[in-house]
Amino acid sequence: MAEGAAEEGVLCAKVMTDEQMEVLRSQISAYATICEQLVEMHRTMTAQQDSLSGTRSSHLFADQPSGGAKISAKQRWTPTAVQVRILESIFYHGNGTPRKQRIKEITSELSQHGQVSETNVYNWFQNRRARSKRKQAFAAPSNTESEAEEESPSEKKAKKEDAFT
Amino acid sequence: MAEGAAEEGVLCAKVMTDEQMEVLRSQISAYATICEQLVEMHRTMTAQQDSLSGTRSSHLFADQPSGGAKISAKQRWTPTAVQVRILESIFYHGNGTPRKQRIKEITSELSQHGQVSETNVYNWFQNRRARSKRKQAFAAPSNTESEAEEESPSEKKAKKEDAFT
DNA sequence: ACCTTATGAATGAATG
DNA sequence: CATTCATTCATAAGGT
Repeated sequence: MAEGAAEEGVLCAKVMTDEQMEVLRSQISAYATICEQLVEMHRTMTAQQDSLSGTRSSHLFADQPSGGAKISAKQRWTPTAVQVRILESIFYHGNGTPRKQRIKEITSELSQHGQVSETNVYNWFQNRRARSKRKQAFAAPSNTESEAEEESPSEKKAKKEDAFT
Repeated sequence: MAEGAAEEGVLCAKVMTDEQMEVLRSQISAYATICEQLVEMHRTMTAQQDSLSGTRSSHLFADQPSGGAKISAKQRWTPTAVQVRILESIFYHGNGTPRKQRIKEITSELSQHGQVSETNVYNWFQNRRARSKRKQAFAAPSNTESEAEEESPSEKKAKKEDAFT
C-alpha cells in the first residue's frame, strides 16, 4: 500500500524524486477514486437495506444527510469527499478563474453529491487560491534565480507547497 | 505493502520539506483509513444482506491484516519554552498583526532555539489572538472594571472556560 | 492506562 | 484579491 512509499521517503531521506512524487500522487489519486466508488456502493446498499431494516450507521466522513431533519445543524458548509475531489480537480486543471457562469456549472455538478451553494463554491476557490499563494510566499521569498547565497542564519526551511488535496 | 523499498540512497535533487511530506503522509493515511472503514462497512452489510451467499468482494483493493494506515512520525510542531517566551513577548509588545516580513524575522529568531517554520509562527499568532479574544468574552460583558488586556508574557494560564454544554 | 485539557493546524466565511 | 476571523479537528501534555 501507500504506506510503504511514504515511509521510505521519510526514513531514508527528507527528499523525494519526481518519480517518487509521481508514485505518491497516483496512489492518492487511486485512493480517492476507490473511496468514491466505495461511497457510491455503500450508498446504494444502504438504500437497499433501509427498506428492510433501516440500519443506518454511516456518519463516517461528513456525508451529510441531504434534506434530513438537521435541527441544530452545522452552519458551515462542509464539502464531502467527492465534492472536494471534483473541486480540486477543477482547480488543478488550470481554470484558475471561475467566471460566474462557470461557478454555476460547478455548483450544479456538485449538487449531485450533496447540498452546496454557489457562494460555497466561490468561497472555496477564493480560499484555495489565496492559500496556495500564501504558501508560495512563505516558501519562496528568495529569488528564483540562482544567485549569491546570502548569509542565512539557518538552513532554508519551510517550503510549503500544497500537495494535491 | 513495502513496495517502494528500492529507492534507498537516491540522491535527490528535487526536494520535499517536512511539511510537504507531512501533508502527503496524512493524505495517504486518511485515504487508507477511509478505505479500510469502508471495506469493513461494506463487508458487514454484504454479510447482512446475503447471509447465505456470503459474497465477499472486499479484497478488491488492499485488504491488509496488519494495522496498515499507521504512518505516523513527527506530526505537530511544539514550541520550546524559549520559543514560547519569545513569541509571547512579541505578541505582548503590541504587534498584533505580524505581516509577512515580520513573520520571517520572527521565524528567523526562533530558529536559533529550535526548528520552526513560518507557517508555525503564523499559526501561533492566529491562535493566540483568537484565544485571547475568546477569553474576554466571558470576562467583560459590560463591567466597568479594569479590562485585562494581556497576561504576563511567560505566564498565560487560566484557560478554563468550556463555554456552554 | 484512560480521560481531560491545551493548543497546533485546517478551513469556511467575512471583511477591506 | 489579500487578510482576518471564527470554528473545528487532531493530538501532545498532563492530571487522576
